[in-house]
Amino acid sequence: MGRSPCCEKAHTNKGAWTKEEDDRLIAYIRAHGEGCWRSLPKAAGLLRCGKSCRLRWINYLRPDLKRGNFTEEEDELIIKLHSLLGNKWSLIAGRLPGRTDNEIKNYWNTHIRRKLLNRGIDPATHRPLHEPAQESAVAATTTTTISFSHVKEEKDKIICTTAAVCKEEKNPIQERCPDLNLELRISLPYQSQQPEAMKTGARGLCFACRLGLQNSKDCSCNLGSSSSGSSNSGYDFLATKSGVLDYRSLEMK
DNA sequence: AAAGTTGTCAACCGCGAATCT
DNA sequence: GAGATTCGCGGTTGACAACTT
Repeated sequence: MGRSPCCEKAHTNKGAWTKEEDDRLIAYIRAHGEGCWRSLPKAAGLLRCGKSCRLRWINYLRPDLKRGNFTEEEDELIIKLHSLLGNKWSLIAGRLPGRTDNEIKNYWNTHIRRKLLNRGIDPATHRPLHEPAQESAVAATTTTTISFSHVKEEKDKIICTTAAVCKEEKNPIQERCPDLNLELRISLPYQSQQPEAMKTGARGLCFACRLGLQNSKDCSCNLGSSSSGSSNSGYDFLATKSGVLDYRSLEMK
């Protein structure tokens, strides 16, 4: 059977995009919108494969992209998100408006990895370097870290360990990121009937709130303390306090 | 100034998931 | 339900720039 190639390689350009190609792609997407990447190149008069067009648009041409250096705040957020999600760059990018998965992945590999190493932290595990392996192994088996890179294997674990999750006394991620509330509860799927705070929608919230940092010093709106309805510190990171862990909703596309 | 080394990042590749027929 | 097609993701590569010797 085999997989058909994504495009006819003999008649496609490769390598860096020219200004003209960019202009063609932008003009086409402005006129027709995104989607159907396979047929787009032909329709737009581009000698590129659909994947290449998609990548170019998403990573460089999209009008909502934020160019320029990452801020210290973004750095720390990426580190925290990576400790939670692993190399799920698209999910991480979903929490950083204007940033792309490719950009964050590159930035991680070139800057943040080194930064963590300098701090004596293993960028892969987010644990101190030279920590005894045994300790790490024990921690890995006794905690409830949900690694989305192994979603298939973890699905059962999530279900089987629900009770244990709630009784968990110490969450290692929380120890490493004490300002993150990682309380995990499994509940019925998302229902349209949401608490008042949810009804207000994320659009009205400040950037910090949209990241689940309602009570942080960076919060510029006053919803954090009054709307959570929860007595503890107010984070609803990953919407965990609303009782739902729907990681797919992290994608903001 | 030239050569070698290192860092950066845009782009490609292959795979799995989702969707279509 | 099976196979084909398309999309999206993460890992990797390679060209170029910046820096060092």
